[in-house]
Amino acid sequence: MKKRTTIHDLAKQLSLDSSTVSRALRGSPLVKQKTKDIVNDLAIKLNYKPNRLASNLRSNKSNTIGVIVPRISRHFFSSAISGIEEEAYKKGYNILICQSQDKFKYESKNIDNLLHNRVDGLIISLSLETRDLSHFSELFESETPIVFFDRVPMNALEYRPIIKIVNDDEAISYNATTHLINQGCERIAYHSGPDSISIYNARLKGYYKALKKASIPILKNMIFYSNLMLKDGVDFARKILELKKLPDAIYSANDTTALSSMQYLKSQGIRIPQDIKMIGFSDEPASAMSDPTLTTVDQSGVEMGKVAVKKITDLIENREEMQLQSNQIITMNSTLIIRESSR
Amino acid sequence: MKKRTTIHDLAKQLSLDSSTVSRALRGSPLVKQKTKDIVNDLAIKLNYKPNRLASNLRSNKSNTIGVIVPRISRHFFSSAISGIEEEAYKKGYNILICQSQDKFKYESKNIDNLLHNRVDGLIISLSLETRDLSHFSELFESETPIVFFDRVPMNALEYRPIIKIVNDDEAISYNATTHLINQGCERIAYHSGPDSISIYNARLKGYYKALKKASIPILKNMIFYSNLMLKDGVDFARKILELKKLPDAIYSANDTTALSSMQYLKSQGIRIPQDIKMIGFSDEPASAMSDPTLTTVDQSGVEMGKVAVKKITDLIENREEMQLQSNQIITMNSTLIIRESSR
DNA sequence: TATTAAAATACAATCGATTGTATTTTAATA
DNA sequence: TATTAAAATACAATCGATTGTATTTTAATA
Repeated sequence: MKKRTTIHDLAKQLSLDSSTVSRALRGSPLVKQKTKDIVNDLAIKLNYKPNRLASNLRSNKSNTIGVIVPRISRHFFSSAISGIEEEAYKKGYNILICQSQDKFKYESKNIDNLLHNRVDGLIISLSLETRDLSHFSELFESETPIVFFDRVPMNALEYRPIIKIVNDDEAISYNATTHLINQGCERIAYHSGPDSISIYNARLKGYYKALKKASIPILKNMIFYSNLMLKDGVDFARKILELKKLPDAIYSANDTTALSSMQYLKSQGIRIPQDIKMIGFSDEPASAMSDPTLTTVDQSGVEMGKVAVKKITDLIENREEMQLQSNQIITMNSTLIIRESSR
Repeated sequence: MKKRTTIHDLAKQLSLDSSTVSRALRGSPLVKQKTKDIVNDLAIKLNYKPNRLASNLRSNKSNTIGVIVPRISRHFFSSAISGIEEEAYKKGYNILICQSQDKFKYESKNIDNLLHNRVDGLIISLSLETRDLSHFSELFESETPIVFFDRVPMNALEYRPIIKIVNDDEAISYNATTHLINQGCERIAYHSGPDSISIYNARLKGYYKALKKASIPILKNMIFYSNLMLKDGVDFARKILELKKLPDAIYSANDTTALSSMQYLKSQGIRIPQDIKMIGFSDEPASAMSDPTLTTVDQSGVEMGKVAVKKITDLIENREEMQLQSNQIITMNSTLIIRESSR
């Protein structure tokens, strides 16, 4: 590896001290303009690039934001990461991305690893298995700012201020269900994720509320729980077909299962939306490509990612003032995208 | 921020020198077992975590691999990143992920940024706009190992050894086309990406070869070029419908356009696969959900990502020997997934 | 021209770990 | 017990940048 130009090389060539060069490069008012000019000129000439490792060590700032998501390749998360990357790049931060694979164990390890790397802040969406925050204790102690998004802790954390960025899950879920009711549906089956997870809990609540508002009785045998994987959609559809009386609509808490349910139902001769109307959640690319195209909720992961970075950098850069604030919950607006499957 | 335990804290408490503590923690044979034990015990007790910034600075290794992809949220790339993350985590490396947004300008900036951060190696898939490697010159000079994957430079780089990981694009493209021919197709339209990009170039070649092999004349008006965005699929389908004689098959160089073409064709009353058979490329999740389901090529981005990390860490850790080797091209096997759209 | 304040620069310590080498301790041998 | 080699530990420098403070230079004023 070729030796890179350092601040000392510049200093020597210009018969200056490295401290003056350092200040000159960062535009400090303590340095004369003329000196700044000659330093900058030489820096460009010798292609000087500050060594981040060194400056980070000295300033005790890693200039890095840790990001933990369940799975990078899931569309919502890769969109969020995309937004995070864009915004972090703009603000001059690097991001360190880890995936928990929806396992509590990996999530713990990831947190540990990010602590090791002295990240300035953490943006995280919790794993399916996460029910408490015991594995955050060290992170809390180190006072690293944390922003939770999408899958956030269900309870407020009294002992330290925290930022949560969530979707308006309950409200949009209410809208989605109401949309089905407006289409004349009365028997609306619901496929939920684990209700220990904030988002699924909220979506379920919205569903309940809409039924209640419309005075439609809530039938417990129309509500199913799973981890919302592809095959769960098929299982769910099978169970639906075993019901004495078929539902006239199915609402699933994600698109993956909505689509796999749809596919199975179609294979069994059920017509969508004529026999059963369907709604999913998240607006996966596949949902615009299915036949019929799937009504769903656009969550805008990109935007959520950007907001998460804005918040975490606020926390990092104005630590004092921000820390004084109490828990903060930011709610993003999502949109119901009405497509063929519910018309 | 609470002060973290350092190697000096341990040293002081044990009346040892920091150098001995450092060696003890890393299991150096220069330190007595008993000393190692008491050091490790205290390290656990005080929850010591080595400061990576400091050790990286000293050892002049960032322990970080830079990753540049066109877009994080594209399924193939998020899968690749997922594989990269998994393997890098196993090997104790961090990854710094950037997206070029398929722009040459951003790709340059990303390279610059990663250089700043002194990454130990770079894994990259080139942007659509990248036609030469002029923006790599500094990286080459710094002798940072590089692994290209998927979209790789078209020409061998004589002046330095480089690893490329590619799909068997040409071969699988040949197979895909032959599959259509075997299904009785003779007029196979092809929707290509820019042929300045390695993968599209190779896929086109495979298509040509298969036609030649079957003595089917190559009709230039059946071949279209675009950037393969969603709307390009619609444009392509429109042009297809304007042809005096319709093709009996369409082969698209990615799934996104294959699916949007399919959707448009269906909306115009064309039956798939009865009137026109279709094949895409990449096995996006949507392709298993469309109606008909789309025949496509499974590229296994996850596996490619893992291999990329294995290769880059080989380069980083055995720099000398590896540098002696000449250019290396690793070809991954992909699979043709035959679904309804081509039967 | 001498004095003084302000501006510019240099000095020195530091961030936390690592590493070559010097020194001390321990164990082995005469 | 004295000598010597080996083992264990301490010392000191270093990675490259940053920052508080001391020193020098420059400019302003008497």
